[in-house]
Amino acid sequence: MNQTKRRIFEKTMELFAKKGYDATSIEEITASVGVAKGTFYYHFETKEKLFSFLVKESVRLFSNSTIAKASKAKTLSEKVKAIILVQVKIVIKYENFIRMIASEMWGDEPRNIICREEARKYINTIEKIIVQAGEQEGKQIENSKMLADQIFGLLCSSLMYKLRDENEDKQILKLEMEYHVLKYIKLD
Amino acid sequence: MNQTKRRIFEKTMELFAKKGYDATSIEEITASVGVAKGTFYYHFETKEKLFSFLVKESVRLFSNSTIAKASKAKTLSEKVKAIILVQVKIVIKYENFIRMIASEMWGDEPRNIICREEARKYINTIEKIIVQAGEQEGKQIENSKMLADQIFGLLCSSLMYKLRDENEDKQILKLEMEYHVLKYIKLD
Amino acid sequence: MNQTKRRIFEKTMELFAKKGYDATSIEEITASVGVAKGTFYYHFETKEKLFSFLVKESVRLFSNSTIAKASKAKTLSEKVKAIILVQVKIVIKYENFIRMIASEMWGDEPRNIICREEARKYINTIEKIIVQAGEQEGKQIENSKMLADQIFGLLCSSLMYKLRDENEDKQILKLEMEYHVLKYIKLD
Amino acid sequence: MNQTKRRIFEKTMELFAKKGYDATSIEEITASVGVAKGTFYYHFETKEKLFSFLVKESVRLFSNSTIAKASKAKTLSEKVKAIILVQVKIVIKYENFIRMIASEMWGDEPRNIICREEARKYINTIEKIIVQAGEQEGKQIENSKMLADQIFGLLCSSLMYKLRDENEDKQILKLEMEYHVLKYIKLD
DNA sequence: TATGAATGAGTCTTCATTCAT
DNA sequence: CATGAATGAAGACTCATTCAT
Repeated sequence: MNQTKRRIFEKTMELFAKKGYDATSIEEITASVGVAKGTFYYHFETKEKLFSFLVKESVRLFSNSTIAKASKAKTLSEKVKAIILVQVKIVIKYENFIRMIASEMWGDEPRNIICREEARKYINTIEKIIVQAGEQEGKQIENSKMLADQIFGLLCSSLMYKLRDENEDKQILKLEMEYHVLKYIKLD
Repeated sequence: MNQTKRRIFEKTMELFAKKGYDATSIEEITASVGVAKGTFYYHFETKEKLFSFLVKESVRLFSNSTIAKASKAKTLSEKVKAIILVQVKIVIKYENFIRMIASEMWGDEPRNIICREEARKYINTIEKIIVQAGEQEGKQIENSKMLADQIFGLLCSSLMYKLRDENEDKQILKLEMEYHVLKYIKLD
Repeated sequence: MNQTKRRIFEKTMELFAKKGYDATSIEEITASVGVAKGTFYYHFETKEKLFSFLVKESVRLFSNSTIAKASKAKTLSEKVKAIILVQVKIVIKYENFIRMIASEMWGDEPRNIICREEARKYINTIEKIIVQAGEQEGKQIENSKMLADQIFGLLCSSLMYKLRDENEDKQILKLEMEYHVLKYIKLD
Repeated sequence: MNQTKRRIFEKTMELFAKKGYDATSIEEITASVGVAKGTFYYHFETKEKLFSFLVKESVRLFSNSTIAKASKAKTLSEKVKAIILVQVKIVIKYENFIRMIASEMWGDEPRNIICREEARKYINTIEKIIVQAGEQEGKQIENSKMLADQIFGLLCSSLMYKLRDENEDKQILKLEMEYHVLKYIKLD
């Protein structure tokens, strides 16, 4: 990826996260990068394809982080805690982008379908980690699906929490979130 | 509200829920109701105002249901359970509409701001119920904010859960959700 | 003309004068009269026809005033002065309506053509008065056309004058206008 | 300004002048230039902004002509005559455009306000020339405001004059106008 | 590799007018 | 007499996309 392409890529990511897919025009992207409109189409096929690519890349990144952290933890219980902490960190770091995925996850456009698929795949990844960890301990996790979905719910409630206290210190926010997560979400 | 207005109103609600705000054009609404485009504007001021009205009315409905159910429960613990069950029912019944609110909650358009405000007001309502119930039992709920936010997270995870098993029997879904809710979300 | 029709008629005149033809909608007219939209069309054929009728009626009124005042004056010189004073008074009293005619005098719509015709007829009337008065004194007015047109120009400059000093006392304005008219516009 | 932009610009000016602002649609402009509708918006922000730009540019042009001609004349009296002659020439050359400004000078839309402001500024410019010329001759012009407004009135009456005799030879018209101007508008 | 002029389908909205009651 | 629901043509404007250079 050359210099220009990379800059368009990053600015697009930033703008999609800040303003959403529809509200971000190619015009605005190229203008704020400082290139001509045609340059966008020289490097990328369509707006929608770039969006999908962006989402896939990001989810792959999130997946990798989650897998890496979980693999370092030893017990089932610690793996779940580790997974939760990664989610909290992702929300803190990629807040706007996560919001945008949440927005674009519904509807019939190709990009909506891709968002749903990627979210599913991501949750399935988490589920698999938990199931495998359980098996290693000789436990069979009955409701692993629900547990994984609930981690997604946690992500949403964190977004909501941040929405209320937008000006609060991020560090405190993080600690509080960890606290409430570990308190309310428990394994058997 | 006359016959035509009601039909436009309901079709709009349906399409907004199914396809989202942006993807639903006035053209499509009126065409599928079988009236002329101008008829929409005879009955409603703008697309955006109708959207906001729709959201406010629905949230008011949800609020009333929640308050009603909670007031019938006696102990703090039962109130929380009741609230949770209402959320589950709302998600089952108004799934698409809730999704749409979740989608439109981000961004800077007037309708986005209204969605945020209504969501906040709704969560605050839930928080108040819990705090007051606690006071009546002489308990002071420390983290009522988090609890309320988490109920919102529950809503999101339910949406996600449904997303996965779209074809499953609703009744089973409901029971399972109740089960996992009552299992994982606990009071002190 | 019954009560309702008369009220629509007058409100239309008022709104046309205040906001112009295009900026005044049937909706606004009927709403501010307090009747249903259909009532307008029960009493009047179209917006454009009512406009034309309004213009014709008003110009007839202005014509009559001018003729009446001029007929009371005896000499040619006094007739001209009288005519000028009537114009000044008309501008003061029907300022907005005159402005609207001036606005609608150009273009190809039927109403534009009628405005031009009426303005022409009005100026011709003034010209005739002057010519006849001249004949009675045995004078032949060479440039009566120009003189008449210039009285129209006076009207415009009065509008312009008022535009600048919109807040000034009307009485002073009137005196000043008379002063400058009698000073600069002179007969042979 | 490239070829296409220039052609749109000129066609717009022509159509605005001939048919007025409201009666000229973007559709008509682009169709008669032979480009797509979007091309208009590629080159110009909005219909209203182009209108305002057109008016400002034109008035600037008129102002410059007036100032240039007046500066060449030496005495107060000759400056006034020169100014009048410039107005006559402007009316002959830009007749339709002047009419359009006169039409759009009333009302509350942004473009109406700009028309008023530009007209005011223009008349003020004329006033200043006269006052300064007076001072150089040691005369204090009492009613310079009126004189300036009256030059505007002259412009209107010229328009009216042309309206009547649309088919007459322009040269004759010009001479007649000069004649009546110099005869009726006099300095102390 | 990059440009930017040009496109045209699509969107919301307005409004004079009609007509059944 | 009066209503008001319904119409549909028309208008301004947006924007992803194409393409010749």
